[in-house]
Amino acid sequence: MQQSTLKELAEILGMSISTVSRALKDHPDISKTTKTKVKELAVMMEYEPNNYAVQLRTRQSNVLGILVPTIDNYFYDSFIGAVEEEARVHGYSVLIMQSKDDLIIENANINLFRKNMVSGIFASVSVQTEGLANYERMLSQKIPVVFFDRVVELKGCTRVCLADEHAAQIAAEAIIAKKKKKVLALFGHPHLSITKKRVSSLKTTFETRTPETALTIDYPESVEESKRVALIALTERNRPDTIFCMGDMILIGVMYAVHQLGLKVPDDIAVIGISNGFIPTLYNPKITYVETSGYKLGKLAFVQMQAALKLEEIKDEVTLDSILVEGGSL
Amino acid sequence: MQQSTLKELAEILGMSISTVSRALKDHPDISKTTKTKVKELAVMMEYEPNNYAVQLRTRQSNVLGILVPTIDNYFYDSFIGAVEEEARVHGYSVLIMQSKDDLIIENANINLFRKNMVSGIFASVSVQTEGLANYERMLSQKIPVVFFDRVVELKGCTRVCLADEHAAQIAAEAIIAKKKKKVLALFGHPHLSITKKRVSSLKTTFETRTPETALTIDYPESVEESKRVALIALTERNRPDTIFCMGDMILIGVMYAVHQLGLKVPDDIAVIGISNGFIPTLYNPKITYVETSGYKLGKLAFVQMQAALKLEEIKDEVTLDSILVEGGSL
DNA sequence: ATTTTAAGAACAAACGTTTGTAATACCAGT
DNA sequence: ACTGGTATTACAAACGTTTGTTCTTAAAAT
Repeated sequence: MQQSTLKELAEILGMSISTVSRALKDHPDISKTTKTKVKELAVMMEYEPNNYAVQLRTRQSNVLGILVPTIDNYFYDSFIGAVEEEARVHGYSVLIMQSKDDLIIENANINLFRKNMVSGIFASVSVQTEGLANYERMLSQKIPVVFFDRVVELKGCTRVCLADEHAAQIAAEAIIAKKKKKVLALFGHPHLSITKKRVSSLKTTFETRTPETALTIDYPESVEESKRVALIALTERNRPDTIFCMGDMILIGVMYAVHQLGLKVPDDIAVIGISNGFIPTLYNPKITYVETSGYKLGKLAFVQMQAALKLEEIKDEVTLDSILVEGGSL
Repeated sequence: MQQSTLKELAEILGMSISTVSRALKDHPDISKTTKTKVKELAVMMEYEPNNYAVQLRTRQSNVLGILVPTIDNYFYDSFIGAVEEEARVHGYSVLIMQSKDDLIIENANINLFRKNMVSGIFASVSVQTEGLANYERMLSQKIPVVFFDRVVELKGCTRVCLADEHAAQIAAEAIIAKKKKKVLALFGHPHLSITKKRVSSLKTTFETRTPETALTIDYPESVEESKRVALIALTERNRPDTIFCMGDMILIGVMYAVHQLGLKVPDDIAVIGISNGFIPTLYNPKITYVETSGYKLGKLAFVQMQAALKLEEIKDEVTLDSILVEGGSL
């Protein structure tokens, strides 16, 4: 399985194992000549430390865990991509797990993280998360947890999230700028903090700027539900002139409905979303959206993780600003 | 970090470590009464074996590696999802890596797999893969490799792939059935076996069934290139009446072009793809596609992996049939 | 009463590292 | 030549398991 070990190197060189070990890590106790000899042989024999032995000894693994609700989502993909990039550079590997929005699986996966002794985890919590016992357990074992996107308040860990209020506000302002007055706003799971923030921000913006706007809110929890809700709304006599979609899945559902009814965007119905930017471009015209970059969020989260790993003081919450990307749908 | 160890249990129970260890794994040498005592305490103290110690000792990890070109692709996502499901059930974890179609990263990741002593890996090779030295190295260390989708011939490992010829043939037949005569067929990287097979199958089907069909073939390697190629083709005086897209990325590029030119599908231009089924449904009308299920492929691949892990005789190649899913684009 | 057998449990080595401490060697200071 | 110091290197324990071997005990066979 493994090619060579410290012991083998030591035997060949006629030195002790500890000398070889220290030489390889440039320990000051070891003389220059020894170091070069050791290193040369190590390269020649393609020596690679046995991870498991190292981890058994040092009790830390250089593996970071990422827990996402699902992997088939461009936002999470790009988050993962960003973390992976950084991880590679800093000598970490990444263990990816999906919760599938199922509390059982989420907990099982957190335990897997524990068993694999990850050095830290990034988590976007499942919609069902209530008991945070598992996360607290990780913290008590000094494993830092960085929540991202769908965050949860737990002292001792950082929340990295999109500027949720800000994003919703931008969307509302864009809608106002187009003089739309009947808005259907579709959000995700209503008890997530990310949803609450966005809802309240959207509401507030309309109320303060254009109190006459008719705002209807719903919380479809899947593509199908989103389609159903949109179908109903769009076939009413007093149908909305704009639909706001909090995420890609909702947007997709809405567009299924729009296509099915043969409506023209934006003439018959205007659409605006919050998205990472991939899905909205597939439509014609492209959907106008408030950008929320999973990639940037990943980079940000990694910085926080590093701070936590180095036991530096950590921030409670970090947010990432959003911008409006104009398509032709509004 | 860890709550309890064998040693602790042994001390509390006044037994030796080996007895405790054996009791927990139902070794026949241990008496019933001892076993129950041990197991009860183990549950009480939430004993969990230290993975790293186990792996150091037994030299195997119960971790499976999956290497995909990229994670932000619905096909690979569903493949990963399927493998994960099976892995969970069978007590494995999954380590996911992306090659980003970069040979350097691919090799680095394979080495990470090695360092982490995965029990086996699933790999969809990077387009650049030429030197298979790294894979051979894994095999020589008795780590089974199952190639999937973008496979490569290497003796000693199984290839699990879509019925590539069959899929292309189905697409060709669908095009023929609609009496289309000027086909632009867009494929991916030309030197991949998956591409070669599909090209040749498509060609053959047309040649034998409708020799009069004008078939143009190109190999765009990205969304942008695909869009560019489509734009050029669609603005020619003698433009194609049908575009065949080998994958989602190509389809997306083509549709960008179609949208940009304001063409109507399927009246102005017919489109057919090969896809996992997500992207095609986003368009209006939905794109007709030949289904290639990443999910099913994942399940199939896992079965092969299990066989390899149990050192059963392995198959050289396993293929998965495809079906045509009618949208309104042809 | 003595030996054989088997069951049950303990001992101990090993996996490949890391790291605190002890040992060795060499040189300068007296 | 002897002590003290310093630069190297070796020794050894520990991390938590697994597993081959040995030990103990008691019942069965002679």
